[in-house]
Amino acid sequence: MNKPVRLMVVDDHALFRRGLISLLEEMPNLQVVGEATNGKEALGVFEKQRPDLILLDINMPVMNGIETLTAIRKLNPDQKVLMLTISQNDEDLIGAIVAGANGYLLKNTEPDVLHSTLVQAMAGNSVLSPEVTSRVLQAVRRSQADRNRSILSDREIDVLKCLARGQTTSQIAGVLFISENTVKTHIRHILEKLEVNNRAEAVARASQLELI
Amino acid sequence: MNKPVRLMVVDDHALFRRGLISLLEEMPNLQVVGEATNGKEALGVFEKQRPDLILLDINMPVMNGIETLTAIRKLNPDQKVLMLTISQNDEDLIGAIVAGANGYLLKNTEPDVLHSTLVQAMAGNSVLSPEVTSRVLQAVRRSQADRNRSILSDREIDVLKCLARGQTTSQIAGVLFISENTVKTHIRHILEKLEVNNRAEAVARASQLELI
DNA sequence: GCGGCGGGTGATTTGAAAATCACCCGCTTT
DNA sequence: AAAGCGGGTGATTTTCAAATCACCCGCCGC
Repeated sequence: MNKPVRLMVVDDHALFRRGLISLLEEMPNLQVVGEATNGKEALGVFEKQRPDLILLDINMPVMNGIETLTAIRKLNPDQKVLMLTISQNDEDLIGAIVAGANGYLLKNTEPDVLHSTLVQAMAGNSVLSPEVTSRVLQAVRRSQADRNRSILSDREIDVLKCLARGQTTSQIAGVLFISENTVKTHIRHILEKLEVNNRAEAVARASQLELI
Repeated sequence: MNKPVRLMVVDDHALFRRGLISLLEEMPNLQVVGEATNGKEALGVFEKQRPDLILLDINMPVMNGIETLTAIRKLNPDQKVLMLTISQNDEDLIGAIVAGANGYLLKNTEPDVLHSTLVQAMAGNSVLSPEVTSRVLQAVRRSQADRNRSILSDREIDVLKCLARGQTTSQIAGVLFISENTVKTHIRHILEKLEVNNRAEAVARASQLELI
């Protein structure tokens, strides 16, 4: 028979923390072995109890959850930590992920869902509340868009837009007030950077990358 | 009483597809209204049936899942599409996310979990298989690390590492074979880029960003 | 008062990417 | 045969960030 999962709960709101602990202790295979009201206190309790899994709020006085996570990571890089917060802002979310959180749960999580989520986390998976998953995917999209946008220079984008309108080298030169040879050089660089072989492919590729 | 969710399943493997459909039709509040073996065929079925939710494989002949998703997005930007695949490689995962997938599920998903996941998706949330969540978080970390790494030049990092060792401007100049004034200029730029006011803050910030 | 230190302003040089242009060739159409 | 077009090679200039350095000032300790 497996030993129960040893949990630690860190939250500055006493009613929430105590209520959560009460719920957790009613759940099968879970045992709350420690609690703390802020990050500083959490580090002490952590050193003493060495729990299997930590539920960690973000907005706390003295030392916030992300700073606490960073400190815990230094003490034990493999420690499982799930953020449990009301915050859905990107700075907190990305900050927690980058700091190495194994999960990010919102406080609107239903108790039975929390239980299965803890089981998932103990099984080695990262876990997110549904709304958080959506935000993370948005962040991935933005990041990729930024990266794509830096492939071509502004001038190259200008030329590409003209190509997309079906304009010839000569017409593009007229539109942009540069010589045909300059347009051709820009096109050459565009083909190189997008790793394509001709103008049509370049336009398709740029469209795919949402550059035009 | 709510109408059942109208699903469409796209997968080139007949046994998997038919088996999945059989499972789905036994689940409450779900109705499979269409199926296809590749992306091209899927577009035709999609136009005809206009399902509420599409389960879409990635590796398919004729037109892969990501290309199909992109085409479907053009037809209906709000269409809910979940990838259902065995692929865990980052290119497929990021490609699907960027193309606008509402979720990315692996074929090792248990049927009951699949059902609740479909309910989540219909409720407006993005959904990921547990293993995929971990990969996405890793991708976010890498992306952020890349972004951080580009803040400072190599030389500035050299100077910062010396600062972290507690070296003075004069000592750093000796170590790097440059003049004190050059060191000071690098430090000025470091303070500007990290948006801090002095060396100690710079070292703390850089450590936080994992630049040193 | 001087030396050592950090913080500040300003300047010059360097290197690489961006932006520019000339010229050549093959293919297609007129 | 000539014109128009796309694709190719090569060159020069411009721009900007990186890297370099000089000089000044205030504070602190000796």
